[in-house]
Amino acid sequence: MANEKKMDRAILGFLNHEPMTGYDIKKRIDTTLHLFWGGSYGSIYTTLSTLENDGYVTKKATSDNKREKITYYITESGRSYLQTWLLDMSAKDELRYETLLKLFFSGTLGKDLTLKRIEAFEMKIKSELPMIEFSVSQLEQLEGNDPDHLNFLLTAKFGVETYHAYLRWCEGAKELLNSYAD
Amino acid sequence: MANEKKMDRAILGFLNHEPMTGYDIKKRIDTTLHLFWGGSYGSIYTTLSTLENDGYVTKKATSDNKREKITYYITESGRSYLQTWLLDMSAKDELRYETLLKLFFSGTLGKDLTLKRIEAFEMKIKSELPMIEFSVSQLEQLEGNDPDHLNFLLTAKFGVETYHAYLRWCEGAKELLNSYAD
DNA sequence: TGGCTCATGTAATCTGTTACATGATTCT
DNA sequence: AGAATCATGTAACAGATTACATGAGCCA
Repeated sequence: MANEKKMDRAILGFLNHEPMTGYDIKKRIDTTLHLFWGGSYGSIYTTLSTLENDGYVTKKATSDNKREKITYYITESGRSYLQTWLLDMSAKDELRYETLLKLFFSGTLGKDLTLKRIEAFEMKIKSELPMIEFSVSQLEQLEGNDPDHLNFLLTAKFGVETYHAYLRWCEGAKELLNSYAD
Repeated sequence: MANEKKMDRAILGFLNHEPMTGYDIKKRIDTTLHLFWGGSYGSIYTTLSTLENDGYVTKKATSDNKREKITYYITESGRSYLQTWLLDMSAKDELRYETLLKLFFSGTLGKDLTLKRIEAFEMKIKSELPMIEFSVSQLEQLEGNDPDHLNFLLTAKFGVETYHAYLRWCEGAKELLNSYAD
């Protein structure tokens, strides 16, 4: 019970790799985890404070040239906390697809609306797919010096595989809808 | 701003179809939406109270034989609130895959652990897939009297498509891992 | 000079979970 | 008789978002 939040682990996961500022962490989450994770500044900065109080990170004010920054470093205690979580095989995957929820309840509103929604979803997926495919190709070119690259690649491939599945579903869904006479 | 929660819409979506009790709604969510939505009793009963205060639902104590029940009915106002949401094409899909998050950060812990995690995920998916495939086949047999059936079928097919993608990814991931020498 | 991004943080509030509490009925 | 399920609800708290607040540096 109690500690079910995982923002702290996500942050420690990044800090385990290299020291970062809160701002960096936010950007990194948005670029590398956005397919399956999210986090706002509000949660990141407050979580960093908590982690510091718990002794899992330490901070240093680093004035990079002229700009003031606060860089966070993981401690040994933080590493072992992270590792305990990583060694635990259980995982709770939570999905909240508002798209699917609306689709589920839209039957009585007609096929046109359903079609429109599927097309909107399809467009969003198609617009995001190239970026994910690009990061896969980038990661494939890096030869595995860094033991993390392989795992980054695996998660990126997960994105590609699921996005392709979404598009196949869109195709099938449109066909099915069109096969019904109005 | 403010009203971003969607539990209320999910509930109204069901009540739009037929009057139900809170307990019924919980079960219905667990069986029909569990692939892309969730909700606890705590959220359902409190949301029902809020919906009643807002005039979107009314309740009646119906003593079904001997058991006391409270059945909720959607109002006209509730229908129009639901419809406004359904007609809005925007949708926020939020995913929190703890599996992927752990995978992403586990690179330094070795391939064995990564393999174990993928296998655990694969087993979970394989155990759930038959149920989804069964509901697709059930829905395909119902000829479209009810205009909702088609949309139920589409969401169920979404589940099948994504689950198959997960399994393909598992296969590819295992191969990739094994292709690397320890 | 004005707008954008960098950078950090807080307060209010929302949304939902978990655990608890209660008690009846049905099944075995 | 005992266990499981039906059925409703509340209180405490967890976890995160949004909006606000502030200010500096960079680019055009």
